[in-house]
Amino acid sequence: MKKTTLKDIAKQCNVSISTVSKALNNSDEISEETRFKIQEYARSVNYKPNLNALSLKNSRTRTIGILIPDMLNYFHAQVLKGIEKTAIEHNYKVIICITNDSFSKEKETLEMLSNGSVDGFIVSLAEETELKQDVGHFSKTIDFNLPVVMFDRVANEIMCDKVITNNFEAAKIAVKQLVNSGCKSIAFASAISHLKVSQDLYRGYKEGLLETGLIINDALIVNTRVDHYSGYESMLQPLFEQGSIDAILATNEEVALAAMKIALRKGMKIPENFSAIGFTNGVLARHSNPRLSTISQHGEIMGATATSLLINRLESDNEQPIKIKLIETHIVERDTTIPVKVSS
Amino acid sequence: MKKTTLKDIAKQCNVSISTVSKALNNSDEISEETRFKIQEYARSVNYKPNLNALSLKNSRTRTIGILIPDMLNYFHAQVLKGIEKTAIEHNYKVIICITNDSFSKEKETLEMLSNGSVDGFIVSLAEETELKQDVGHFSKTIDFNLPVVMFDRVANEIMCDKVITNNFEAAKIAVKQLVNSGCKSIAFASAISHLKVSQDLYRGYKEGLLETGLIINDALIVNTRVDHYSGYESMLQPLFEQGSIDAILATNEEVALAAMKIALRKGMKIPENFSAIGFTNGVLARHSNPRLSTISQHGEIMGATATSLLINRLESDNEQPIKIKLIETHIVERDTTIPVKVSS
DNA sequence: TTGAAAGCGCTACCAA
DNA sequence: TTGGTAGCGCTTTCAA
Repeated sequence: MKKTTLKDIAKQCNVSISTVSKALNNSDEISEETRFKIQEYARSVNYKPNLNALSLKNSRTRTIGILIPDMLNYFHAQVLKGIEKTAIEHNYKVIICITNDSFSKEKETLEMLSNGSVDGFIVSLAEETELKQDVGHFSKTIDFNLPVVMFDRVANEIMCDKVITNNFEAAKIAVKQLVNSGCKSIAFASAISHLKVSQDLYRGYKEGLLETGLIINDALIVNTRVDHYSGYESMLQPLFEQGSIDAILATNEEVALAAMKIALRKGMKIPENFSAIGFTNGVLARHSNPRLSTISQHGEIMGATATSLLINRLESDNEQPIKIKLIETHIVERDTTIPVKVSS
Repeated sequence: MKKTTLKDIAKQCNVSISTVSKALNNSDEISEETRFKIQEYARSVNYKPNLNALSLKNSRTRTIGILIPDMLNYFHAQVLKGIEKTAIEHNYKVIICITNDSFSKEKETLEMLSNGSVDGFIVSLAEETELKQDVGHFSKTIDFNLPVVMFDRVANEIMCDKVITNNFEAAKIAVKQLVNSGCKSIAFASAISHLKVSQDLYRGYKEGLLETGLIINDALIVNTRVDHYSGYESMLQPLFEQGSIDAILATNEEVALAAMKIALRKGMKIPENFSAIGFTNGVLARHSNPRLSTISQHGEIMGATATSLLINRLESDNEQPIKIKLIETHIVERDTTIPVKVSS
């Protein structure tokens, strides 16, 4: 079976193609009568306009290109959900490309999609791009009138809308929370020391300690790069051998869980004598035993916000100023932190 | 800045548009000299053909539409990864739509994308569609020459390529494994009794018991529908109150973890006096404490296979027979099962 | 109120 | 070897 086109309808209704086009677009150039007749027939054959023809004609596709480093990561999945939902609500489709943290894949995909496939992009930088600091491909894209919105892993030097979280602040708050609940020897553990998220959290951690009057103890810090979770426990081991640890702030859930495992093995009670907070609120936290307290990054909201920014820009004719949206993080207290009594 | 078109190049090079088109397509109709000159110039301005124009001309988009119930689910994320990877390898893009298990969203999306946006679909049925058994929209899509490949949640009545796992068999093997490792009172727990996966696993569980000579004890079966994980523990409680449980087969990781939590609380040792196997190998299993043994469904392979089937069909001119691919599951033994000694 | 024609960017057929 | 033209499906301007 072949898809119905305007031509087919025109022939059937004994009118011209342009009449059909106008009738279906409810133009008042066309008489009520013919309009009705044509619309009726179109419905009966379930006519749907060919979106490619429309895109070519209008030079807009109502499609958003998404470049995301990885898809197995729960945070990204949440962002994607937020993007997809908001896009559909505004009658946009999404083309998703996974960069696998590769610079060249990011660049090639961006170029590929820049040729009529999408109206704009939502991007979180590939790890390699972040390290390389090479983001010229994005400037070029923007020059070609394809707006870009970046979220989470953003490039400061690119002038575009951004959606970020204040990770520095989040870590600081987490540390203070731990201090308020009585912790004195708070460790910091990162297996992704090369990434900006981790660096921001680390700075926040230190600042949090300073502001609460605790000292920064290098023996309580593991700030390194370990690429597979199977290495987390041995990475963390030293923290537990110097005697004084009573809490940990980890840059991801997996590291936090590994720390809890060691603590439990050593006979520590959670949260009575060992507290843990993990960065980003994913699936693991909810189902771990005990359930991990986390800093939530609100992925879905980030995705929705990024999409709104982009669509806004696409649909406004006048030049828009650059917008940076900060999405507040918040701490989800579960079973690995001692609730702080509200002091009056 | 405006994208370069063939017209622009033609003007610059003082040749006709069709000459440019042919030159860039390496047609030997064009002399080596002009061909080189044109190609050189095209490269210098970084010419990329407009994909919309190509799609309209060729009536093929090199785009695959993906309809997936949910994206926060690790299994689906894995499938998606497999799809995206294989698609890109064959120079296809993917448009992803999340149906949220809604029949109407599935139907509408399918119709929306059927108009020139994609060349074919890869689908896992929405829960609502599976329950309603209303899959007419897929027959219509196929009638319009848009091939469909279904995976995991498939509709038997639709004649299309499919990628499935033998869940019945998987459950049977899991039960036998538990029996071989010494378990005698194996429970079955499902919170998604309304879904076909769950029903297949349940049948496999019972068959496994029968084949190993154990009896089916209703007190060891919880087969119900609980929509939020917070209700899992109370759902499972009865299993632990009738005294004889020593293992569980759960239809998802979350239920398995909830069961482990109860068992640990009751002072049982895992796996010494309580074993657990969860269906589908996700993130939770790897990071739980102890690490959960699972039945792995190989999501990435399923995605890759589905994509190959689709692309194969798209790129072959002659009628292809319907193909059904069965992806073998296998048991990933971690710390919640007792390794079975190989008996000779 | 209706329709013819041009054009979005590209390819392919046919003529020169 | 090169170029003109038609056409993919649609919208829009202008003429009838």
